Amino acid sequence: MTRTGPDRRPTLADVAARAGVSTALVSIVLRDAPGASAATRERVRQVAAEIGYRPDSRARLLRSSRSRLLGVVFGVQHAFHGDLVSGLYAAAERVGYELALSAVTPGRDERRAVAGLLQDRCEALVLLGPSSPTAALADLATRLPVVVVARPVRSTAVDVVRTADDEGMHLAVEHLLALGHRDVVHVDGGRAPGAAERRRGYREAVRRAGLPARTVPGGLAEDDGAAAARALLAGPLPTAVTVFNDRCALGVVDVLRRAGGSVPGDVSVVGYDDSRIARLTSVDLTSVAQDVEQLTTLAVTRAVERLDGVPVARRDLVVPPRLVVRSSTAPPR
Amino acid sequence: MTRTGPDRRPTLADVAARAGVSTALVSIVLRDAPGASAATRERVRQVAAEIGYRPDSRARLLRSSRSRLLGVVFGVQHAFHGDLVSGLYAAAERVGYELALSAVTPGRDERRAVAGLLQDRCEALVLLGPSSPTAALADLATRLPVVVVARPVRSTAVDVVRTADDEGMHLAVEHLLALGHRDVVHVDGGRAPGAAERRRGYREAVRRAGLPARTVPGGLAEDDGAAAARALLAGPLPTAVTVFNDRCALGVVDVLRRAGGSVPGDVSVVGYDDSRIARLTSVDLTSVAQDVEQLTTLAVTRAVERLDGVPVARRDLVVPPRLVVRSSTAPPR
DNA sequence: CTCCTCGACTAGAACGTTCTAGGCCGATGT
DNA sequence: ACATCGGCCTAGAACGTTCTAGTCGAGGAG
Repeated sequence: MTRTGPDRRPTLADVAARAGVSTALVSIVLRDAPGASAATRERVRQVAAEIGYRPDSRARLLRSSRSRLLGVVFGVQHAFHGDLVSGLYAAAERVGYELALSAVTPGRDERRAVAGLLQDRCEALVLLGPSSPTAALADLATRLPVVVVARPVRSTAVDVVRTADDEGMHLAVEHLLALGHRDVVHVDGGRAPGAAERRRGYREAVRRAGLPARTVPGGLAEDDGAAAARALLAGPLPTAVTVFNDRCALGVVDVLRRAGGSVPGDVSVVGYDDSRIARLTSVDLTSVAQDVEQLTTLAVTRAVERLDGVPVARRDLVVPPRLVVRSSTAPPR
Repeated sequence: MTRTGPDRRPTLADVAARAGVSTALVSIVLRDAPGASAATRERVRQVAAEIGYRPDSRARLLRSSRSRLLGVVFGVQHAFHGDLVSGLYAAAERVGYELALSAVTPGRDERRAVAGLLQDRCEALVLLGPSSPTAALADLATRLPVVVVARPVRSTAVDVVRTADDEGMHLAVEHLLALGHRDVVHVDGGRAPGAAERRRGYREAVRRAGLPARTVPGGLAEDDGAAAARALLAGPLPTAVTVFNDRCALGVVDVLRRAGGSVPGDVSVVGYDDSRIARLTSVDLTSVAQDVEQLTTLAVTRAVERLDGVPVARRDLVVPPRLVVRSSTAPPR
């Protein structure tokens, strides 16, 4: 028995009945598939709009083997993930895919986030800065294509799209060296995704210049930076600092200034991510920008290539970063 | 013809065949529904685990009229929305619902975000600080239950869960008055959701004390606050400022300090939202905290009540805020 | 011994789509 | 005149679940 309440959501059958055609034909029209006359198309569209028909994506996906759905796992805390999600939406739309979002929160770990997406019949997964161990990622990749963004993975089981973080730090350090700095310290990101790569880049660039490398433990939030700055203030101050990311850098700048120091007068500071905060005129942080547009486009493209069975050579796609110079860096005095 | 590739996702039928029972029985067991013997339950579960069966939520939802899915629209930019999403996940889980997220980004407006969720067969919608006009919200509410969070809506068509923002500003202003301030200015949030309410609360509290109200245009990001601070610096400085939110307040503090002013020495500053940034020790912003736990619990509860047809009296649920005093406020000197 | 009841189980329809396999009809080629 | 074709359309079977309406057999009451 068909329920027939006035609140029932209209279906293909409703449109078909009202337009005097078969459901199959309605389906054809609404999918823009070939096989219907212009006149019929017009009429069916008219009727569909009239009764406010909306396709039921569940039913659609159930029937067609392809779901054209990409699962995305992101951290609700990270501002940068927000930028990536924006880019992913755009990139997915360009190739005719939809996105299913699943957030990692303090009370919902990565496993749960992934499990949710798997039930939703996503065809592939895009993980933003995942913290799962490599083995878990590899295992997941046996089920469906997995693209990891913004974290290097030492495994050929998954695809990776990331910024050349080492190169980013090279740019930062070289910029400081060119300004005349000889004492550059790195505030690192601890175990955060990408931290190791940035630390390495810093060390390479500094050693290449024949200078000693010095690292202070930091983290990804403002207070990590604040703590690092206090540690720096305890000893002889360097003339310049490179920091794991912008939020952490903000903490560094803040503590230095409150301690009476001037940025960039006494200490130059370089951040990472070129976030909105960095662009804020009153902080105006020199920062390494990641190419969000390119990262997200590559991530989606790669996922789709896998789904289409296109043979791909490199699993590790690396995007060059760009240094954005603002006023938190200056020659030492 | 049944596809039988080794990569095919196992279905109920596969489990059933392997366990030598019908699909209906497998369904019963896996749903923990009554109607199966203990022995059979054991065996079916065993087999399901063996072949790695995962229920296909699409098919499940298609069949059962209830989807137990709540749609959530959030702004990928707003840190506070992240906190709300975390709370919503927890609250939804407690009552046995799932969440479908849809983000509003610079390239994807609220209409699109909502449209996406409607296709996914969500039973109800939770909108975080929506910017759609009231009429559009009311229209949407004719299709399914809609709960608006963190924005007052002058319409009885939708349910609203929000913080008593006027009361929040009362707390802020009263705190400043108690410290001895007599010249308090408000940096507002322009057209942002909740801004009008906060502005009103500020005016009420100040006038109640017999003082003149003065408002400076602000916004929701750091640079809006920076601009507002520069405007303030152009005239005679107040001894205290209440600001629309923490990010904006940060911009205010930053510009004031860079202009040689002291916070709270010359100017006391109160923010709103008690975000992580406010808690950062080196900024240490006095701020009005919204009760995220309660907001999200109420939002989910209300949505579920609507779905269950429970008659509800008030459509407007208001949660009291809490003032968190830190070191950005002090007596005037 | 028959009738009932009850628990365990199953067949098959439904959910709203898409897809495959055709049917019908007028035009075209021979 | 007859096969053939191509454009438009439809019937009906999927897809993987849940739900309804049973069937079957064992055990208890009469």
